[in-house]
Amino acid sequence: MAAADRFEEVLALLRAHGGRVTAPRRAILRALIDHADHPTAEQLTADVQVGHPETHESTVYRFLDDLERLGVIDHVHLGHGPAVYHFADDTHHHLVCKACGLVVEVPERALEGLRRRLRSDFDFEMEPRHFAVPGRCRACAESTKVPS
Amino acid sequence: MAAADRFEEVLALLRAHGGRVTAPRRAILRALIDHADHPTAEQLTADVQVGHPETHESTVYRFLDDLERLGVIDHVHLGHGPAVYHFADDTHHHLVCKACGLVVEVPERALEGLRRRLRSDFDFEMEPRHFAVPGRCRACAESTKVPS
DNA sequence: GATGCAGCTGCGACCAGCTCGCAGTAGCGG
DNA sequence: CCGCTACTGCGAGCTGGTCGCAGCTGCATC
Repeated sequence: MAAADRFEEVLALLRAHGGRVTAPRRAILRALIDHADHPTAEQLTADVQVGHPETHESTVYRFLDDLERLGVIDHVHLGHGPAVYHFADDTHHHLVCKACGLVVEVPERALEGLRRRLRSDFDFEMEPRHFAVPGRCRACAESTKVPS
Repeated sequence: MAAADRFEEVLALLRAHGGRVTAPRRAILRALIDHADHPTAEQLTADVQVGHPETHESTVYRFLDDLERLGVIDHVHLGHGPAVYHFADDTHHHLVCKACGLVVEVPERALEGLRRRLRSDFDFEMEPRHFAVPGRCRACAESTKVPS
């Protein structure tokens, strides 16, 4: 989706739900769209504050919550630090190396088999979002044999 | 493994690594073993304080860290709240319902296919521990159609 | 069974990552 | 261009966990 389209689309959705389009919200949404990778709330706040220094972190958190409730974005916990945010239709998954922090993106279909199994055997609808798989990348797995 | 065996075994391992066996540590380990389900640090502290009211939460956290470094236990984040602890050889996985909080335990082999795939296609060694899969149990999935 | 010295402990202060209540500001439907 | 109400900046507060310190104690040694 083109960035400009997404920008207008989200604002329209926001208005359709009785929300208001304000300067801070435009800036936060812009920052979200401009971020290629997975930004934290703190990074987004910093980005927004470049142009709008008075923007408060709580405003960012509140708007991110709103967007999440609207189904526009999701947050993911990649490890022990802050959550990262990404658009909800960005359905890939994340493998996070516990040793070096490397994040590998995995397309959704890699988990199709697991999804089917959990549904049929455990009556459980796995949600593709909000999901990070910890482990070790090859380099780290080889350098730290059976850590513990 | 019999509870008494595990108790002595862990204490022996602790001593073998230069650690000391103290009254608080015995009590915390006992609480861990006695807990059938997945206790949080707070629950363990409360349990220990029944018999040893002076035990401080930081003592519990520090000992849990030590046990984790020794490979005896692991902690898992089941959701947004506190972490839960369990013995490292307890290799099942957890499905957590985002709506009602239900935790379903899944044997390790259910994820074998995924593990192989991540290893072969992504050079990534998934770690069976520290792993919770969010989603919805059948009841909640039916009552909340396409939430977002 | 006394001694010494790590390693452990209670304690309180501190930290990160959020969340909330408040009073003032400002979209936007009319 | 009015007024209702959503949103905002601000600072305090909350949860879950960490840290530095000074004193205590397990336990190896004698």
